[in-house]
Amino acid sequence: MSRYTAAEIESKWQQAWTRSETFKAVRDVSKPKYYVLEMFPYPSGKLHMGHVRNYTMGDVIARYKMSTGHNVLHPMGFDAFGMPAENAAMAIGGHPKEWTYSNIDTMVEQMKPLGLSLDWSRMFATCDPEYYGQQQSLFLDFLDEGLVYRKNAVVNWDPVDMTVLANEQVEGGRGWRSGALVERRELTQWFFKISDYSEELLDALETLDNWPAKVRLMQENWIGKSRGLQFSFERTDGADPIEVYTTRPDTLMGASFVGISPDHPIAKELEADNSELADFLAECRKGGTTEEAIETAPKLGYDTGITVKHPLNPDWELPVWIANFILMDYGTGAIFACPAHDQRDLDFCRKYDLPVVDTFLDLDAPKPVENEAFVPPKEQKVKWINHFAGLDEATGQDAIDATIDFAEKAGWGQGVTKFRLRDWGLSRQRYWGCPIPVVHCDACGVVPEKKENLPIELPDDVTLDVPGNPLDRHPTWRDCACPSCGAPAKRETDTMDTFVDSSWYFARFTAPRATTPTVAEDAAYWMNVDQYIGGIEHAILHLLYSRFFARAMHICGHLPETAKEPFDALFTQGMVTHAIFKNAERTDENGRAIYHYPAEVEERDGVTVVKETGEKVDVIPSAKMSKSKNNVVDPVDIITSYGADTARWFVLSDSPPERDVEWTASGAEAAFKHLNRVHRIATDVIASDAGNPNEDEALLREMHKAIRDVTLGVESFGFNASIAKLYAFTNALAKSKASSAAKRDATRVLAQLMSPMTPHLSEEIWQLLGGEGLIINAPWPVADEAMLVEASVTLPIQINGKRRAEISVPKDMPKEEVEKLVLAHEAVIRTLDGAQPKKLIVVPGRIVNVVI
RNA sequence: GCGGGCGUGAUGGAAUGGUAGACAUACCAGACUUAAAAUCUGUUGGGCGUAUGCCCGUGUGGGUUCGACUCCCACCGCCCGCACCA
Repeated sequence: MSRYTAAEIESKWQQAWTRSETFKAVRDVSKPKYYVLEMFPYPSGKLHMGHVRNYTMGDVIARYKMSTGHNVLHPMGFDAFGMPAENAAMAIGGHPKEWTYSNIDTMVEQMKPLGLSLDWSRMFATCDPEYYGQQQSLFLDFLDEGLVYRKNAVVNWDPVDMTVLANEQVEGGRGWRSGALVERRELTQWFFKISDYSEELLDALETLDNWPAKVRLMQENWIGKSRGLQFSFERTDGADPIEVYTTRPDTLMGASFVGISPDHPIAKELEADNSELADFLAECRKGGTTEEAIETAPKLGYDTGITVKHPLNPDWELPVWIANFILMDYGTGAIFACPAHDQRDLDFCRKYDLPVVDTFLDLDAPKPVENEAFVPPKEQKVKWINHFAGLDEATGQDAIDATIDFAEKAGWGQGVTKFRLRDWGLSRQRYWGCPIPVVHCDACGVVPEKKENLPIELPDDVTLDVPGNPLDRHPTWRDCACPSCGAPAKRETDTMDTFVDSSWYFARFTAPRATTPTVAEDAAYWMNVDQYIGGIEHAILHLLYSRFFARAMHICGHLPETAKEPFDALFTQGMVTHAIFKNAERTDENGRAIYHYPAEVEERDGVTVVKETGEKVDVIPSAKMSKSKNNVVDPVDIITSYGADTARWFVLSDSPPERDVEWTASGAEAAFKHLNRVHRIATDVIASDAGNPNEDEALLREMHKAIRDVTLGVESFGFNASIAKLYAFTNALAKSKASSAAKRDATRVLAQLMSPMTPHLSEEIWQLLGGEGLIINAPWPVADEAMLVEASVTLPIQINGKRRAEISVPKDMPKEEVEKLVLAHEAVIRTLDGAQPKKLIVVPGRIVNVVI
């Protein structure tokens, strides 16, 4: 009897697949195509368990689809531009390019032993000039179509390092290297006109039936369609009126003040000759640019001294305040505040002693607002106070509609639909990204580069030892001829947001070596991505940008109309986590917690301790794997000790795919034991003689149930359920007394059902048991409906909703007869004690409930 | 702050509104073994009871229903995103 030697088996079958080019995707109109894609990785240099889980899921789908007669495209690439490469160059020297490509080599070497069904011939990295050159070409096409433009936008500015900071580089409002307080600063930058597509991107969400509802909801909220009232407050000093936008015009009678953003033109105008105000605005401009930083900053206000007239009552004057929580990007950058029905406004008014006026009260508990704003759902009916349009009891929504209507008729306001979605700023003041292919010419202004000059390649001779963009300080790279007039000119040194790179890579995979961004026949054949798999952290930005890009590429003729929604189905998988072992008895010399590696601790009498010292350890379960917490499990180690099939089996087995899975040594061990067991069963089947000649119908039934349930699990991302079923089937097979021929057939089916998860072991068993060709090319088993039908069912009998007994009845026994049987049941008679049941509920084939 | 999600035995988790705890881990017991490992078999939500059995139990509190892990409301805790991280 041979033992299960994963390393041998896995390399043998990987070679077999490579030899026969099993996973090479070739256009073939005679077969239905299937495009499965996992979000491509950033080349950090180390494959982690999250990658293994992500790619294994995709691989299960890809292999299953191959077995069901599909022509599968399953590619892999690298999202290779970005800050970590620059950070590494700064920290350890070297060049981002070398760092990145060497990491890619390492990761490919780590990925290959997983036995993924990838078409490696299509691989590319976004930092390949062949890729980003095509991206520059797309940018120029977008420019032609008016999909890109320039405007001013705010960035994080480090006043000490004199450089732009990413949000990630701002820690607690300070620059991560200099420690200086971060300021907000305006720069001229490039923008994609994604906001023009707000309505379309919103409406099309409804067509994405195979996307998680939560992702669609998050995108819907992000796009943020709202209907509100736009109108102006006349200034008492006769200057230009202040235009505001509000989604709650119904609360106009509760207005307390008019608020404008610190970036509002009026604020900037007043700043010029008011040093106190200038100081206040400088204070407001401190801190990061994230919405979170702005929303959670302490509320600050400044009374401008300007007053405005209430539109419904010219005698009612409202003060104009500058408030730091008002965003210039949304609406008109000016609001009116209604503190009674908005907590933020209320806090502000209490702080600055501004009036609070109720406009409506709770029907059930009418009491004036004190320190908690009354903010009922818009659908809730409320009691109105002195409403100008005569409302008494009405919902907020009715009042909003009535107010808009009223304002439009009276002519002082207009109902307006607005979106929260802002245009996508793509300029980055960094080296390791795709250069924006434009030239700045003194005579011609901003001029697009000629397509024949693409790719505009990044220079290799740069240094990153000082802050700032090395392209700016390069001695010659900026110098070029103006594409328009030919005079000496300067290249743009900003590069593109890495989100641009990942917004069309899925389309590039359909023709990765083409000299145009895409090729019509390939795009038409392979698009759309039938199944896209990735982390929930990409629910909004990456997916929304990709949806926009697909539309923009369609406009420029690079994608067919049908690819405007590029991802037919989306699945968001959970993380792989691992316990953290934190020393409970001491910290390091700097007072920081000490984290122990899993190998350093053990359990003694139910307490986890450090092996060497016996110190107690706090176990924090299920935490994100992190280098600093010493809880990272390296897939390479697992593959070395157990094999890829074990790693694959485990990451699929213990949790539903959308949820986090905790990596445990015992779980990995269990997976390994199971694969050993299956291998043993297969070798035993061959070794045994004819054995018991009896057929085992129970085993056959179990097999057909397994076929049905495993298939269902694979098709619906219930991989954990598929695996549970495979355990059950394996148990049945191990216990079966069937003939060896019958067991051989069942074992072959077991190998097939396991093959998407454990492809190497399955190929091996298939070969051992005399299967023809490769298991990957064998058709997927089909369940025999006749074997799935049970003749009788067990009906639980509930009394008042609690299970008390059960009866076994023929599957299609009429209700009346079931009722008779139930009433005659000993437990029911005992409980009824002569009384009549109030009600008898029989759900055929399901349950019986006796209500007494 | 805003938006989204999650919460079930010792542990990971299963359960179209219909027997809560499938499957696995861990633990315990047994078989095999000189012994251990491996393997195989069995037990295991908590409590009461000799027992037929009874009571409690899906984060907390309410509600809808013949029946709620599942639907509704409120609360608590944890996680993800917030536009320059990828």
